[in-house]
Amino acid sequence: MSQSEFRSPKGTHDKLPQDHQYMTYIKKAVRHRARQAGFKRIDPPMFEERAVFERGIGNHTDIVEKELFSVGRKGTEEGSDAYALRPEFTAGICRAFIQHGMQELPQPVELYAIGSCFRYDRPQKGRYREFNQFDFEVIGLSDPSLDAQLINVTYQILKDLQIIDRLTLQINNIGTAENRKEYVQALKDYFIGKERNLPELDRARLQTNPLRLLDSKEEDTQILLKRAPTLDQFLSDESKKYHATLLEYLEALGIAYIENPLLVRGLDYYNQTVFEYWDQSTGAQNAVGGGGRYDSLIELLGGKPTPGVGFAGGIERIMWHMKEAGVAPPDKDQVDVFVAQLGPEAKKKCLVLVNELRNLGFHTVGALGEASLKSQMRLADRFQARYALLLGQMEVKEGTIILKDMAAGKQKSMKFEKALPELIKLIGEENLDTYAIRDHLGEFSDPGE
RNA sequence: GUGCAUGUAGCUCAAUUGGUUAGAGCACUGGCCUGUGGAGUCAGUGGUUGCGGGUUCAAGUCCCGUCAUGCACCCCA
Repeated sequence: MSQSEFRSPKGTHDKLPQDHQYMTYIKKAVRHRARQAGFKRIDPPMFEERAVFERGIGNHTDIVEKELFSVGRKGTEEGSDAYALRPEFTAGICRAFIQHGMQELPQPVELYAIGSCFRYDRPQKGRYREFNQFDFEVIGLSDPSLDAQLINVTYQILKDLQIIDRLTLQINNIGTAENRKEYVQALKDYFIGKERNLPELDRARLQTNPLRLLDSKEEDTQILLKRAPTLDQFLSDESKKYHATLLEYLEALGIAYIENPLLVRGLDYYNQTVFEYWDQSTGAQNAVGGGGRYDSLIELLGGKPTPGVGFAGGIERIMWHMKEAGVAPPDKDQVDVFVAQLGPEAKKKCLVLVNELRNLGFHTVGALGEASLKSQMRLADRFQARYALLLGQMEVKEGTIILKDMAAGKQKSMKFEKALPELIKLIGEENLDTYAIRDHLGEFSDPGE
């Protein structure tokens, strides 16, 4: 282990170059599918007034009670815990929806976000204090077809990333807040006199978070639950119909799902549809993403009653699955040309050459130090450069340059001016990396990512 | 917040159960090869054994504390 004085704080990670290959690949898939479906990007601030989360997520959830990172400034009016780092996107996006009068836009409003979220928590596998999410929200209308479309977008993304086979889509309908209130009461009534048979942990849970009993890992609890009332007994006909219609739509879209009557969500604002993508082998602990409908949230935050449905995916968890599945994102940092030089004249000429190469869109690395040609070539090898250009005193004198194909190990000498056109031919114009600038043919190229 | 496990070189790991100066592979730098990478070979750089205390003639090894990391619980993406 490194003995440096400082290290990244608990639960945070440096996103190293090799991680960014995955990150950019995932973000690209998200953006691509989002644009196809008409979603617009929004970036709410990384911190909000505490109350946005407290009211939105629910005061007595763990996320708000103990996982919120406070920010602020001691001694000022706001105080040191006036704000909190966002633990998720939904509450902030809904706040923005209200603040910017988005109910005036054509409904539903489709928004997506990508970025870090923060929860003060003991880190473990797939759970970090700073983590990245992508998030979709469809606000303004309530209809099973919108739920189905949202699920479809997320489904396509996970398919693009080649990990959908490792996951199962779990889906349930948890009715309205009133339905759940009645149900929770019934559940509590059922357990009266049975507390003694409940494990200690679940006895506490019965008081604080009764719905969580449903997915308890305790065997004794699960046995007791077999005769307990179930949530769907308390759903209105309307909810049942909504759910049935959604399932029909999913089938029409060819999306495989598993109905899971025990699926509940931790956040208070959900109603009706809830869904999660679970790891096929390990189950809920490693949920890659989840979402659901939140028809009362906007009103809770002070807006006009406006329904919504959303999804959040955990990028680190997706990354983990991709690595497990052996999905390798393309390396966009590939070095096309390595420029080696010997002697002061050559060095000067190479400095200009490197600049030209880069402007043309070649990924170019130049060894402009004083190192021997040998060590320069070793560098070219380490960079896995496809081609190397060699310019020494002799070449400068003759007006030539050596072009070497690194993989083939073959090289040829040519007129200095011939080198660029030759390289363009070898790499292929379409592979040159230019960004919305006039390229050498005077045409606009696609910025890509 | 609770429990269990683990901390030795940049990385992966050794060190005969407490015994000389803590080793190896990979990586890095250089030589063999005066202007040409990958393979081979030889050499070199790199350590307060996480930190602090204790037991002992003697601690990388045992004990206590602390910090960090990993995993599980709680909870969640």
